[in-house]
Amino acid sequence: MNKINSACALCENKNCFIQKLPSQRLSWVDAKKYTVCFPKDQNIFWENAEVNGIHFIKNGKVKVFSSGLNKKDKVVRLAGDGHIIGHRGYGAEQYPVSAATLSESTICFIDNGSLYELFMTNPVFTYTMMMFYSQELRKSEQRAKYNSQMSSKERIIAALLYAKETFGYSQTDLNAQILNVYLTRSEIASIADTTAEEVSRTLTILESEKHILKKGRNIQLLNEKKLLDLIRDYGIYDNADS
Amino acid sequence: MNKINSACALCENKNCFIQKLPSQRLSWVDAKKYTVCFPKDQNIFWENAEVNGIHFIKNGKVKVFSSGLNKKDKVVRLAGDGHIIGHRGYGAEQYPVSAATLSESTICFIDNGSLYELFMTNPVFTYTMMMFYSQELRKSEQRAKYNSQMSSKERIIAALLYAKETFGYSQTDLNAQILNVYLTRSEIASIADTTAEEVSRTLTILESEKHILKKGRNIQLLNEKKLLDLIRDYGIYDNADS
DNA sequence: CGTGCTTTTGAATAGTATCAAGGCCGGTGG
DNA sequence: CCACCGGCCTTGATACTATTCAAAAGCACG
Repeated sequence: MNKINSACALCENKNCFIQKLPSQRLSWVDAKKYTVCFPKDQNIFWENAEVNGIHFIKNGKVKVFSSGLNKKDKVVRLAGDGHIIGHRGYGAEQYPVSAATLSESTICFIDNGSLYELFMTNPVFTYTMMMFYSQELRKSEQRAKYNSQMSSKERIIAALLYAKETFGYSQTDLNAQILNVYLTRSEIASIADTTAEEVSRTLTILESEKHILKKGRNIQLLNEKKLLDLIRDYGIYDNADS
Repeated sequence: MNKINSACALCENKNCFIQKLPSQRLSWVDAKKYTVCFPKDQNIFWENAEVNGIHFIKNGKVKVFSSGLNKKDKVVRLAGDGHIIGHRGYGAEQYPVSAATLSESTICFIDNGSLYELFMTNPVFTYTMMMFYSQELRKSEQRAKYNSQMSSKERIIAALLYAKETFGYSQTDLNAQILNVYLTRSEIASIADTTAEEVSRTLTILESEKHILKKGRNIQLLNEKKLLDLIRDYGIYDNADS
């Protein structure tokens, strides 16, 4: 976990929030930020831990989750390159969620004090960030609504499409639309608000219906459009930006 | 629906967001804002309508809801004096939700342009607002998590406590802790993500357990602490601020 | 080549939604 | 003032979805 900072101005993630700052501000951020590489399956921050700042994914795959009571963890969000994480905690004393890497990931961290200085001096930046929160709120409540109305099968399809939206397809075989992330049945269940057994059953059914192919944790979406049709009425799990 | 503006500086809702502005800015807002009195059971804005600004409840009771598919509407939020409504839509083209009065309500409206000017010139105001969104996001996801883990009975209890948190008890009989809002069984069901029949059944059970008394739509919480205990493990439906 | 974890599949169960019918109440008009 | 009407509430019976429990099979790893 060495500090491996590089210049924000050279970062390939142009959708990253920091890029909303005036360009002359970026080198100031370079001096303040702290970039670290995490191996797979490692926590970036913990639920109930003190919030010291906000994290940005330079590259990698991350799941954000919170611990249930007697039940399993609940995955709240998936995030990939350029996405922000930990913003749920910003303004609170403690993180309401944990974040862990699903693959090796490089994470940039900016502390509360530096952020506050940026917010106080860059109204457009702050405004953009506020609009992002507003959008996140809309998504969160749309999901809540759909979760309460969709069947478990529909929720599982939505979870698959959400994973695709966030991480895209594997680059190793460009023709096969294989989800570019390894999720256990339990993790998919957690996203879809159901059980691992139900996910297993449903994936088998979806395969028999020729909607997907599965080989272990590799899941291939044979016809994304048709899957979308199956849940079209509910809108889409969307993770297009940040 | 006549314009009945009065000075923000004299408003009794000190928790209203506008009060976060420097006091010399309030008269500027007075000139921009538009205050209207709505009768009971009237829409303030409609889902999918164009978003023109943000509303603040000077006094009254409001429900925010979105239409399901084939199912009934889903109540997303209850709001009372000093609370902000319509902020979910801010930054979007269209409202993701509708809002309707549960009682006669006086609503202040500020248009997008004026808000933008305020946001660009008052960093602390913008920051406070952003932190509010952040908090709303946390609440929304906490609720989503709990909804997926609680039983219908627990969700209904949570809905009752949420109504109490938002609107308090009726002032007509100070000793009886009667919820200060008339909600139909369907509306309670919508908050608790269940059916009207289930609410009816559960209220009967809660009454037999001496937790509540009900007389039509008047619901009296006999022992708020005990009700809280029943769902303690899940945290509280909280609507403390704005 | 075990060993332990994940996945699959089956069977039983529990929790809710759905459907249906009757009762209560408040409001309206005679 | 009373009777009627319609909407909301209550209650019961039924159906069904999804969770739980259990057991076997698959797989990855040392």
